[in-house]
This record gives sequence, structure tokens and C-alpha cells, in this order.
Amino acid sequence: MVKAAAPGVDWREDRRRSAREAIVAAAWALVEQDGLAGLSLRDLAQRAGITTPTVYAYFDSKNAIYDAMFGQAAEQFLAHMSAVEVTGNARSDLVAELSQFAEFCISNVARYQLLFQRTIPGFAPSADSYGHAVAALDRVQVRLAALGFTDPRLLDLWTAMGTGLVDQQISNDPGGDRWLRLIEDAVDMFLAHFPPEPPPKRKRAKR
Amino acid sequence: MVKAAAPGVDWREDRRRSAREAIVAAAWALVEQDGLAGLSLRDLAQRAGITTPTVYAYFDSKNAIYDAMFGQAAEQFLAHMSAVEVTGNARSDLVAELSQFAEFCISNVARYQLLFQRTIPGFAPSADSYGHAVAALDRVQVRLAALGFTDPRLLDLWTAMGTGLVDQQISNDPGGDRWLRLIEDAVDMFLAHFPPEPPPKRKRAKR
DNA sequence: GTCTATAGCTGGATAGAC
DNA sequence: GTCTATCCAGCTATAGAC
Repeated sequence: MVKAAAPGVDWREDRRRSAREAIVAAAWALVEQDGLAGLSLRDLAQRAGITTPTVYAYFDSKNAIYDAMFGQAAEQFLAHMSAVEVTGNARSDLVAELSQFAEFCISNVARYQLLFQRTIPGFAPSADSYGHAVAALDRVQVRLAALGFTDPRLLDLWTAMGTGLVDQQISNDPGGDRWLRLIEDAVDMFLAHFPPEPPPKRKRAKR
Repeated sequence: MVKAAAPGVDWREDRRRSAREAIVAAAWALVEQDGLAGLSLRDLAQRAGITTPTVYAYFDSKNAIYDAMFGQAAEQFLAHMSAVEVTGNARSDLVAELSQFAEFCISNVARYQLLFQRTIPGFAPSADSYGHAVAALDRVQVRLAALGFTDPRLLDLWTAMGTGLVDQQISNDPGGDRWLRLIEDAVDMFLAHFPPEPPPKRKRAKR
């Protein structure tokens, strides 16, 4: 209504944007059902209530759709991981972090595959979409650093543990919790061997 | 030559068997190049020096080819993992085990995907092929048990660590060694938190 | 922007001669 | 068993009317 004349972002752009989002939403619904690689533009158009050529009015190619999905997934990942509460206690924070990560991955396997595995043959995310993903991973690093883990090798070991648990869970016990139950054990193991550096000097009041 | 009349395994069967193996070999060459899902029967036939219908003289369907590949991969996995030397020292044995596993996975990513990830839409290994894979995984369990690790949760954590390192290596640093270098750290972490049970009582003569 | 219609291609799988 | 020829389904993508 009062959306008046913001330069370049008028109702026209809004319409187009929401139409694009509707297509992407339909794409998510399909890949969650038929698998990431099984997406076809025919099905997509039908699901979105339009025809195939209309899809091309909004996306240049099928990969452009994957790219939009990738960007959205990265945003969702950032939001999901930012929602975890920080207490300052290393153990509970690491458990929360890992649980949140696992929940994100498992709640949408297709999204996990798109974002973290490279399973679509000709697809590589655009620089723009990839930027979101990098930002999300940076955040993980920052949070771990706040807990006293700064050694890059430690960070790599941490991500390996996380993806390993998630990967085994998805591949070998889908729908179950055989590996999810091990999250606390994994964190304890990690903490026992790599005690966090002493309090990261919470000296940031001044500024 | 002296292969005479072994009942049911005459030269006819041998010819057929070697023809099948040639097709499977061509399939491996193709998937290593174009990705596991990118395999097409046209390309396969061309690579094998035959025509598409001839492929069907040896395999009922494309999935039957994947199945033969799966069985072969499982056999190779068992052989590769059996080649690692056992010293009885937990640390060096675990490092060797994990290194061997990583080497196997990384040396042929398509094989890794076929065997350990479920990435081909309509494909599930036959009971026969799957049996080989189960045997191979059993062997891992037995070897860990010999080192004093019998808790099934421990085994799951161990496999998660292994696949996590391999997965990160393949996905995020293909051709490099960023995660491979962490194998020793990972083993130390594992050992520090879960010291193996005292010598597995090599007293099993009786029985 | 949205449609109908279709091009153009590639896929797995089969028929039938030899 | 191996071929030529082909079917039929699916796909991405485009042309052109409205």
C-alpha cells in the first residue's frame, strides 16, 4: 500500500520476486519427494500451476533454479544455526551446535545434498549464492572461536565429526537416531582431547 | 588348457563371464570420468566396443550393471581392507585402518558413492551383492573388536569419524590432503577418550 | 507474461535379420 | 550373440500467437 516508489523496488519487482519464490517453493516440494536430481521442469511447472515456458520467464535454465535453491538453503542454514542459544558453557554449546546442525540436515535431505554434497552433475553455485554459504560457515568458525577453539585443524576435525554423524545417520539409519544419539559422546570425546583455551577474554564492553 | 569339464563351468561360461567383466570394466572407466549417475548405456556400449543391444545380452537392465559394479566394489573393499597389517598396537593399527579406508574411498570417488552413499535413484543392491558389502563391514567390526573396542556405540562413532573425514576431503578439498592429515589426530582423540579394553585375553584356545 | 505447440535431443529398452 | 533399425518416453529449451 504505502510501498510507494522506492526506486527500483516497485510492485513490479515484488510481483516478479514472489512469482520466482513460488516456483522455488514448488521445486523444494518436488525434490523432497523425488530426490534432488529427479527434478524436472515439467513436474515443476505443473506443481507451480504454470506451464514449462513460463518457468523460463523467471529462470534462464534449470541450473538457475538450483542456484536459487542453493542460495535459499544457505540463508536458511545461517538462520537455523543462528537460532541456537549461547550459554558460554563449552559442552552444552557444542552439543547444541551439533544437534542444531544435524536437525537442519536431516529435516531436509535434498537440501543437505544440494548445500553440502556435490551431487548435481553440471551445477555449481553462482558466486552470489555461494557467498551466503561461506557466510554461514564463517559463523560456525566464529562461534567455535568464541568457545576457545581457534586452531584451524580443530575446526576441520569438528566439521568432519559433524558431517560424519549426519552422513551415517542419513545413509544407514534414515528416520532413526542411531548416530544422532552419539552427539553427546562425540562432543565429550572432542572436549576431552582438545580442552578449549582459557576464557576468550570477554573484554568487549568497552567500544 | 586342462580346464576340462568342470561341471557347469566350461569355457562357455568363462567366455560369458569375461565378456560381462569387460562391460563392467568399461562402466567403471565411464563413471570415474562422468560421474556415477552419468552412466549411459550408449556410451557404455561404445566404450566396450559393442552395441547397445549386445549389452542386454549380458545384463537385464542398467540397474543390473550397477549391481554388478556394487558387488565388485564390495569385493575390492574387502580385499583392500584386508591388506592392512595388524601389529596389535592400537594406535598404529587404527591409523592404518583409517588411512586404508580413506585411500580406498578417495582413489575412486564414484565407487565410494556407489558403495556407501545411496545416490542412484532407482537402484538398490541385490541380496547377493549386498552380502559382500555386509561381509566387508563385519570385518571392520571384528578388527576393532580385536583391538578391544566392542561397544557398538563406539563402532558407530568410529565409522562416523571415518566417513566424516573422507566426506569432507572429497567434497571440500578434492585432490588435496586437508582432512587426510587429521587422521592421526582423530585416532588420538578417539583413543584418549575411549581407551581400549585391556588385552582382549588372547585365551581362546579352549572351547 | 502466459499460453500452445514443437523442436531437438538423449535416455533405456526391444524387434528381427543374420 | 551380434548387429541395424527403431520405438517410445522423458528431458530442456524455444518459436510464436495472444
